[in-house]
Amino acid sequence: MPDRPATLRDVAAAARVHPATASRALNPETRLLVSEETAKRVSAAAAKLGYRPNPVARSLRTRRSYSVGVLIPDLNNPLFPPIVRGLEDKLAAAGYVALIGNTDADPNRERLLFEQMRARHVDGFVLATATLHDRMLAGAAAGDLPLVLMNRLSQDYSFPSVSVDNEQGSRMAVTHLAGLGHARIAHIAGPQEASTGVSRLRGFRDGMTQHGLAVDESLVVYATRYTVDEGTRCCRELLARGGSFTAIAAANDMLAVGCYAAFEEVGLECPDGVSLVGFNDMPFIDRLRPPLTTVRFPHYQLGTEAAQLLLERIGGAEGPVKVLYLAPELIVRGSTTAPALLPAPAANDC
Amino acid sequence: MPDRPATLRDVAAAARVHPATASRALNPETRLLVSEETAKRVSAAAAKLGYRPNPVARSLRTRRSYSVGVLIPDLNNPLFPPIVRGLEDKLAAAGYVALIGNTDADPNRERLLFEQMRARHVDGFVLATATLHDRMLAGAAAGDLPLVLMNRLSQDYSFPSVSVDNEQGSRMAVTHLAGLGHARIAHIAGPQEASTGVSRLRGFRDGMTQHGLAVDESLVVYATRYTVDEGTRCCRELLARGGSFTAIAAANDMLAVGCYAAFEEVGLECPDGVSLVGFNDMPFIDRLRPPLTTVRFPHYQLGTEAAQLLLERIGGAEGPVKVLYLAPELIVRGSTTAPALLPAPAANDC
DNA sequence: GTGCAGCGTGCAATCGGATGTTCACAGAGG
DNA sequence: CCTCTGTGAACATCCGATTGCACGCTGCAC
Repeated sequence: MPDRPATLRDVAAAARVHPATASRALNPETRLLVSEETAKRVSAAAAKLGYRPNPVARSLRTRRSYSVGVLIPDLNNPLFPPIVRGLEDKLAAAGYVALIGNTDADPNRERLLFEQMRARHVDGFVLATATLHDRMLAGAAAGDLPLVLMNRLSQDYSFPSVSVDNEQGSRMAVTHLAGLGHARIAHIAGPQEASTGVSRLRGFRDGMTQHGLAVDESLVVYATRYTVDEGTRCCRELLARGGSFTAIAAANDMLAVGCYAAFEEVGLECPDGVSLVGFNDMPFIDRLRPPLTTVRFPHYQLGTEAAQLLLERIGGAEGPVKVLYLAPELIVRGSTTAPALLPAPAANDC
Repeated sequence: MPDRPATLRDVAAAARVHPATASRALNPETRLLVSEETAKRVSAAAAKLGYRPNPVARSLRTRRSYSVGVLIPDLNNPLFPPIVRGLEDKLAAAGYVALIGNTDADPNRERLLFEQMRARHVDGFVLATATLHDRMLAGAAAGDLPLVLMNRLSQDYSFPSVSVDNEQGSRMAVTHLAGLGHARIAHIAGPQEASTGVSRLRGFRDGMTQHGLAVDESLVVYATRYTVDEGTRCCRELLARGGSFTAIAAANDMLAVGCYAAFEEVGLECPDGVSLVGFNDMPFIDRLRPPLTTVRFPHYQLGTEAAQLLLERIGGAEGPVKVLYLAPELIVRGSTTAPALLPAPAANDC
């Protein structure tokens, strides 16, 4: 109680037992090994002294740090804070803390952070940064460190994962646009190293086919990153190509925000001149000009589910690897409407 | 190299020295105690074995965890991610990691997180959650744990701190509005337990006086939290009070966003019907409808400066407590314009 | 009355690295 | 030739909690 925080020995001394006994009495798992009476005495002493076990000493002995590494591309992307909160809240409830690392989509940085966290003896990892053919995952797969993928999946390795059903979400976006009467729909695809980019593109193609619409390859542009600037660049390119389109399905909301900027540059009105659909329903996207129609999934829950999977793995669960898909939901807002009655004739194509 | 990661003993054995010697050879501070030749041999052995010191064991002995606790109200508030990144980047450069805790503005949660992080033996704290008369800080001030305040200051205790010059920023907002010709300016004040709420209100009053404008107390409403919903509630109240005003200065951007919602409810146009100024220039606020005029400060830098102060403190810097103010900057966007030529006569007041 | 099981507890080793103290040895000076 | 000094490495201990093992005691059975 004075300056030095109480240690287990202090508690043991106060309860007139051996430190080992005190340890067992205070640990729920071993409390059975100690008589009811001594256990109470020890607990009382611990409470009186305000004893807090030293997690560092415990970690040293048990080889468990009760911390996990979380790698995300960038905390500044509004999609991630709610996911991270889900993770942290769930982990905290189990006594774990999360170490957050921002990779900025740089594989070297990712590797570095991974190693640093490993050096800190984290008990597991949650990665939101996986690429389809991830060299880093190759190493991780060999190790016995629990690892869970979130949002993005890997193709080459099988890890427990949580993500939204991207194909389905993308199809829903197309269906919505087709239902409004759009036929010439452009797609700004995400990075094709990421599963989200590939799946959403596949869903896009799939949806078009389902509705008997042709995919004009000149109306598909590929973003190299999920950023506003890339969205602007891709949208500019679409506009420059001159192929007439009445709607854009963007692979995520950041890209869609970039489209708004490109529209503004050329005085194109949304949704009157062009409809736009995003993906993610990230925070504040409903307050843009106009509010963005997009595909929603439960961000917070993505985090909690990922944490859950990781905790199971850390807890020693063997069994088959779980891969969880969350259902997407289309949120219709002001950025989509029926195309103008007379779409400009596609001069280039005939 | 095999399955077990190499320990200091392994390195020592490989270099044919005692573990203690190996320890000194690898530690830059004690390397002088060892002969050049052995030091090299040990380093070589360490490199060959891929030796990584176990930070847990080191922490146990040195009582340094190389981790710091960071308490923020809510990571979902877009203001914080850039600040946190600044913190993390700076801390990482010094070998530290940040443990992030979200208090949700709940003093009990704050205290709990504080205690849990202390139990984990963090080397210091950065708090963005201080209240003016903070009971928790009282305890912390007594302890010898380095602690830095960020964004919000405390009145009763003197801690190293970094914040924006809130009064100045608030005055700048008023000056801008006054310059446009606004005379009846409302203020949505922030929580008065937080220094930001108080300082911005003071800056508001001050600015009004400077421009020879009277502060109508019926045009000042107090938000209990910095949330969109509170902004909407306060704005509704302003509108309901019937006092005519042509502009609102909100104590932060979240409150301002809430105002937009309230305007929409009653069909009030911004900026034509009413001008609006926020505070913080949080990410994406420039893409709202209309883009918000607001007071900017360098978020990322706030984080790095806070980290810097903390690192100095952890490093043992004594000296006087540093209190840093970052300069605010007014960012004029579409939410402010000159008032309508004939403001509605203030029927209620005459 | 001896034997054995079982429960509760104490003992000591351990996790991996840091550090105060001791010790061996080489070189210098008397 | 012997002592003294200083350097560099070894030894031992410590940080605080966990845990395999051993020991003592009680109680029941043979």
